[in-house]
Amino acid sequence: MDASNRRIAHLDMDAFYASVELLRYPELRGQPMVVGGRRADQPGTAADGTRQFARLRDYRGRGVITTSTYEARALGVSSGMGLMKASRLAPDAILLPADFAAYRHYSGLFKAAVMTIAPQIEDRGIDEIYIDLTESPLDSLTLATRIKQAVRDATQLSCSIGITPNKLLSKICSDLEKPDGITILGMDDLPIRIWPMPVRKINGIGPKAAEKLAALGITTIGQLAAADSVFLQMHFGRSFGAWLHAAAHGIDDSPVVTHAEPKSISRETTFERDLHPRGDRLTLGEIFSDLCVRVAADLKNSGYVGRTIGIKLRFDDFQTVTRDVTLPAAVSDPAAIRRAAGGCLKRVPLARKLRLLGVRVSALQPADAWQTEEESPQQELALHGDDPA
DNA sequence: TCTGGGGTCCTAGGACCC
DNA sequence: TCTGGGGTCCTAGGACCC
Repeated sequence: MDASNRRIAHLDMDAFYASVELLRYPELRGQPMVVGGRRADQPGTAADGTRQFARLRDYRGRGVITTSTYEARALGVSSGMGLMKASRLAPDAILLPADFAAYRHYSGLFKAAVMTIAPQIEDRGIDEIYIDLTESPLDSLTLATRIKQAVRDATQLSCSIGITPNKLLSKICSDLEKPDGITILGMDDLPIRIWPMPVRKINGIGPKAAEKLAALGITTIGQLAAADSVFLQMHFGRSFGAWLHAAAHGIDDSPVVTHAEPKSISRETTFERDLHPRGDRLTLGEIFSDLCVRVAADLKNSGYVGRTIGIKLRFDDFQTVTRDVTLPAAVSDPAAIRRAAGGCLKRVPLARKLRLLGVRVSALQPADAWQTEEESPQQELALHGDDPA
């Protein structure tokens, strides 16, 4: 494939969760509002029939912001920020709990709408996609305009689109004119439009890499592009160093992947308060079993079984440990998962209080018509020769 | 005032096999 | 008996993304 001739779009829904909530509560339009926190904070109804919304200032406990309206962002809150911190910045902002079922519904609607115009779509989570437009006869601006209109018709929601020769640049570009924007760039635009930006804008450079680059005097993508590839490989390893250099030069041959099998399915929960391994043993046991039941249900619903069972623990000092075990055959029932996960748990020294517990199943395979031996209880009984049927 | 929940990918060491 | 290279699987941790 000649990568230089591709046309790739990145489409990002604008403040997606918050925008979906505004469809439901239009009276909140124009106000600072954040989505996040726990199950509570559902809007109530006052005696006069007006809806009562929780305010950020009333929030107590753990939790982070998942999305916020642009009005809230103007006050300095951002996604990932702890709600307690956000409540000091924007105490009067409305707080709504996340409703993932609703977001998944609108996610399906906007993806189906895009599909009618450009079918080569790579899923990147609930609110963004890449689209391969290379084969379309239409020009990029026409395509972007039509896709945005289709999304709006299907959802009443706006999105932002970047179109460039690859995913890396398109991802950067979709952010440039947000919200409701279209940005179309070629490789010639790199020095003017991309190089002045901070390295952090590159998808794949996170807080750690950015900090390390800053210590080397590199803060902009242009400075990264000017850095010697061998120098970068010395500091960041062969693979990541070479990638950093290529990325800064806008080079990315990664394809738009239209179908991918899941690699793992997991459930985890952060407790309202830290739990003591012994003092809260019963509570922990219930939570642990419940996680196994939920993972098992997720496996069944998605039609997979898994051979590797793992657990995740986070202590009160935020130190995180994982343990996993690979079984001789894939399983999906809660009892088998609980058994394996319980074995993993025994391998962790429990000296501190816990704040999080998680259960994960990986090494997935489809739970086909051709079931594995252990998958079907009936078959398992038959194998042991004591099937009453 | 600490930091959610669901994922993917990468690295690195050890076991084990050829 | 030692050396060693390559490949795969398993496990643990960490960076990163939405």
